Amino acid sequence: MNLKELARTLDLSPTTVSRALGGYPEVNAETRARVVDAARRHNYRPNTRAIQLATGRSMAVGHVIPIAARHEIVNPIFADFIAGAGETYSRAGYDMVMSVVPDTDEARTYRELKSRGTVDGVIVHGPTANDPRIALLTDIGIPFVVHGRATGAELPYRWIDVNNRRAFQRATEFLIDLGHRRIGLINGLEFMDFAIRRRTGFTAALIARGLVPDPDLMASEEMTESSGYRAVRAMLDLPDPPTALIVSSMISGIGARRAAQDRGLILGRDLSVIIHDDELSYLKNGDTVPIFTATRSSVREAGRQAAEMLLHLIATPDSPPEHRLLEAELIIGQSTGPRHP
Amino acid sequence: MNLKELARTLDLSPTTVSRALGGYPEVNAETRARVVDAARRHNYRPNTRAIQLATGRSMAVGHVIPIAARHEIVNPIFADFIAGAGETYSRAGYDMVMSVVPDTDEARTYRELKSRGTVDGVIVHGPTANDPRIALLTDIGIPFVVHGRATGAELPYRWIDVNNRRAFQRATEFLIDLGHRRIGLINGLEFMDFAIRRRTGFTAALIARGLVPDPDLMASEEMTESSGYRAVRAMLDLPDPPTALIVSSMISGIGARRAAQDRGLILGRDLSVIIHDDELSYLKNGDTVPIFTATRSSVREAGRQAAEMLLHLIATPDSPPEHRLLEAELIIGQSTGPRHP
DNA sequence: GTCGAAATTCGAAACGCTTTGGCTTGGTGG
DNA sequence: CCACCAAGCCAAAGCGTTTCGAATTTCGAC
Repeated sequence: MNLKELARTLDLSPTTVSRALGGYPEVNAETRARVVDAARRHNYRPNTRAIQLATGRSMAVGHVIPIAARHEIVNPIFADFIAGAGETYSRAGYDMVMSVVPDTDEARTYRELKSRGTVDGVIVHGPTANDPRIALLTDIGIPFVVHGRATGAELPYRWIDVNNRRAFQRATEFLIDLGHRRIGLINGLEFMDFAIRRRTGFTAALIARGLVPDPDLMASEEMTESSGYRAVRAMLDLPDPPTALIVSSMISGIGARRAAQDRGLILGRDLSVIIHDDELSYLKNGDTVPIFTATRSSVREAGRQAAEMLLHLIATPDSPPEHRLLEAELIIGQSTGPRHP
Repeated sequence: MNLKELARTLDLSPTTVSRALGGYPEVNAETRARVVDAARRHNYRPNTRAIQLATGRSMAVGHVIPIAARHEIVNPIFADFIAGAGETYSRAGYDMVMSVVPDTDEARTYRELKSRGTVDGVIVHGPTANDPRIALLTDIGIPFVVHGRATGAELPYRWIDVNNRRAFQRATEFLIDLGHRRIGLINGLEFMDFAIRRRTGFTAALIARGLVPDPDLMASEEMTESSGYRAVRAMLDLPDPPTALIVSSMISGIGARRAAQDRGLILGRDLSVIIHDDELSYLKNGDTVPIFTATRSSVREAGRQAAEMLLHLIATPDSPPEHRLLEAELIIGQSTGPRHP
């Protein structure tokens, strides 16, 4: 059932039917009622492609997922972010189109997205320091919102981010207040912007309290269970091992726990651990009482908000660049405690 | 730059240009070379929407992600499956469109996908027993491939699945061979088809070896860390606790490990654990030596193959229903060992 | 040379919608 | 009674492709 057919059954012109459905004023109230009713009865849905062709807008948003050629890792926060963003899109009648591409092809993908008119805007995932995509997308002219920030970016851009620096600074202070002096950082890969900020917060807190950051106590790796395990094991093997750790993700935290266990250490007593908790739906940090003490911020909520920002940007393209900085909570779980004598 | 413009600069008709680019035979080789060259130089990409309108095919595939109203869980295997499928789509020039919808709205979503012409086919995720979507999609007439199977479905349909029954049967036999007699099953929710099959394999193995399945040793819950933890704790508290466990996912397995640790049990010595490992990129079961003994099958590969099957189905709609059953490997890690005396 | 088939190329319709500009109709004010 | 206006409706022109059917050119054969 298409517009023309529907119009014919109503004995109206396609024009009028289109207007009635589109909510335009110049159509008789009674006529509109008839049209709306018929549309519902016949289960009429305008063909998206046709609308897109006619209006030039595609009513779709793109998410480009770069797959690094070297380490083929899909970002674990991805599913939840998408779930959040998807809710917003559905409500607004937008489609979400996903492109999984080798990171070497990313530029070409964005260009195609634009020249083929596939999407009206994109969300940029996992920004690095000086992320080239910001200049690229600005150049191409696709509206975009970044999930995270890109230290060093010259151009203005829209972003939503967690205050990673502050979160890690607070976490570090919290451990210092508990008496810890040897604190390790198990960070993500430090070309990622969020990891840079976390380290900054971490060292800032140490220095502010008169402690000296020790390179041996700072690891920077992929956030997997195994690398968390390895990094922590290595630190525990040091002559002067840490008594507390800040770990960049729930998953590495689990690896850290395994390493501690291997050494017969009990979390919260022999070794304090704070993780960052993205509130992933399938990897909750405990349900009633948190397993780990954590800096917490919902990535799903970030997805929701990022999508809102993008839709708003698409609707009013020359609104001033908007930023949102979400604060993480520090929640106290069972994995931290005062320094063991 | 669109077709018409390109045609004008070449002093050809849009028809000829279209044909030249489309690889149709009835165009002079030299002309074609000119056209192709110009297209590349001007960076011409045909507008997807227009193609779709003209041809009726949308060159897009849909993935509908139901968000259960009750437990808002995004399937953790989702990201990796998508990554696999996405690779296939990219290569074939297909877009992937994702809809995140409350599971109560799923039917409406599929209907819209069809009536608006958004996609040429869909992948069905997470089938349950007697999954209503199979009848629905058959009725609507959208080509689809199911990731998993739906016990009890009347109609023929395409699917790709892991041999869950066999995998769990083998895992159980393996434990029995190690001398275990009290074996627990920490399963996923048993309205999910895969969970049903796993349980079947589990009990079949017990019975075949003359053991009696004990309801107290069979848990069925969401596959989260916390529920794995709770379930295992409960089992360990039994008067006659299990000496071995089969756990439906890496994540619940981690919860199981925590429960064991709480009781001072060492995996592989005091308690044997086998998990099912989907080879999630961000949650690898160890890198060199596996952490857990596991039944292993790559969900990413499943994604790749599911996408292939769907594209094939779209291309030749009345090919006979195809099925693929992937066998899981049993890999031996450090979490299993002979029954402790 | 001429003819006809084969090789190329083109015009125009179609896909399903939006939107511009115009056409009716009925009512209002002078 | 007429000019004018607003309200309501419609015809037709796009949007950027594909594709059918026809037109043109080329070329070998007669």
